Amino acid sequence: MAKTAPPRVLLVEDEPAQRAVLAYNLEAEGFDVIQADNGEDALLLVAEEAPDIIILDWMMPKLSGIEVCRRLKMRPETRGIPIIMLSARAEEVDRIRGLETGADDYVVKPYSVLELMARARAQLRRVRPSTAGVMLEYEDIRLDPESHRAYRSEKVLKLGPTEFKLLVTLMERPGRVFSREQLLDLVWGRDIYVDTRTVDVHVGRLRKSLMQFGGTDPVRTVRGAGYALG
Amino acid sequence: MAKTAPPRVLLVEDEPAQRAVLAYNLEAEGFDVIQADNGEDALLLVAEEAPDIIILDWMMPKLSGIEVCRRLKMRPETRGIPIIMLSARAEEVDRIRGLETGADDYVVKPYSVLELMARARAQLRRVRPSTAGVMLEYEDIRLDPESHRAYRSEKVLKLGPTEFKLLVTLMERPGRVFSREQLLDLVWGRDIYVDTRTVDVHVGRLRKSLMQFGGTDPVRTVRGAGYALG
DNA sequence: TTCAGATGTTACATTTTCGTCGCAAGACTG
DNA sequence: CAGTCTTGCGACGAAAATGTAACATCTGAA
Repeated sequence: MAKTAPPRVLLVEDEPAQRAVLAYNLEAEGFDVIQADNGEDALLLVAEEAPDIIILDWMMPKLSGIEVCRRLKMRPETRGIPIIMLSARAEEVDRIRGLETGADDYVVKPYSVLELMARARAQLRRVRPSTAGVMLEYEDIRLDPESHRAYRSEKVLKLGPTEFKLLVTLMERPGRVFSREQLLDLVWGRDIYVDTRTVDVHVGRLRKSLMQFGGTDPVRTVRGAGYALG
Repeated sequence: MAKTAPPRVLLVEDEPAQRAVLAYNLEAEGFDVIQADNGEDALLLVAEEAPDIIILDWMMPKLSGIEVCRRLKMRPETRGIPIIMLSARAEEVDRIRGLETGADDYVVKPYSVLELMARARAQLRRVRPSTAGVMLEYEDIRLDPESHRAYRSEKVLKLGPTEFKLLVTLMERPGRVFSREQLLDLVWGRDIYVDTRTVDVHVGRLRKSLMQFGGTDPVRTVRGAGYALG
């Protein structure tokens, strides 16, 4: 399996502070970030840098995000690049949709950065499924998303579907602390309503499953914050 | 595992998304993929890269697939390379055929990816018989896609057509989990509408067929995800 | 140490998912 | 045309997974 270059994201946002925050987080996620603060530059950079995905603010000087999106979706050579639109209010999403700009996803401000990351990854997976085929590893735990199998010290772990997804999420960023809300978002899905305590129970189940052959507990509880691996 | 170098396929398709999907699948199949998004580049790449097989979209900017095909089949040094043409509609196939482009095979969009892979392998076998006799193997199951026969421990298995395709799909990537939707896509074909539960039934039938002489069940059910071999 | 809030654990009712059977419609064969 | 094989799907029991409440335990601050 070939080692793929880090995915390149073009971040188009005119507000410097917001752009900085996003850029920081995207880089932390392992993206190569290219930045632009207006639509014109964005179009140029798409041609020059061939990004894998574009995050595009709606309101911008010179060329609005809508216009940029429409132009990109018109040209065959750029049509395939996923575009996520950022918009200030929920009503605008409907309006943008109505304009048939062809954006692949919409995120409403104020958005959860984590959610935006998740959606970016989702879009990327859609176009570049080559992200699959990697083996997630943390200490003596190995996890193969493709074969849906998890091992600890060469032994196959028996995990329920939710435990598996939970472990995938945690292993994608070992050390990072996920709040219960974030985990509900990432593991259960954005819209479903379940009690946050449910996370505790499943973390418990995951712990038990991870230690079914002995070994130490790799899941760290961060009081008042959430859970993390290691 | 073959000791020969991986076969090189030149994929010529102007639509980036489709090209990405195909490239991914071809790579997963063990091909070395060279990509082009227009006819001119394609001709250059044929000279530079000497691919073993070419998959060529019909409609393309600059130089159409038909034209590329015709030129390649004119030159003696490239005539031997098998060409599979992709065309948007069934009627076009007749038309292309009428143009005597000399393509070796035609696949109509929307095609099943599995079907395209199978045809690519078939063409390849025709030219590079060293690859012939590719026998898919997993544990004591052997499967010859060409003679359409499957064995388990030297005994010939009796399989229905759908069971056979299902087994081919699973055996091409042992261990990988296929969702019901993916299997419908790969085995039944892209556009057909059948219930996903139908997959369950056929997996059941395949299981029974695989164990008609005894032995263990090689098909693994992954709850909430799909099925895999081993 | 004491205590309140946060977290771990268990049990259980409910929901979801799966395996299999049977049947009717369609495809194919001779 | 008759007969066989294949297929899709509804149905139903079994098994797994899930969410939640209740209770036990732990942590950190005063």
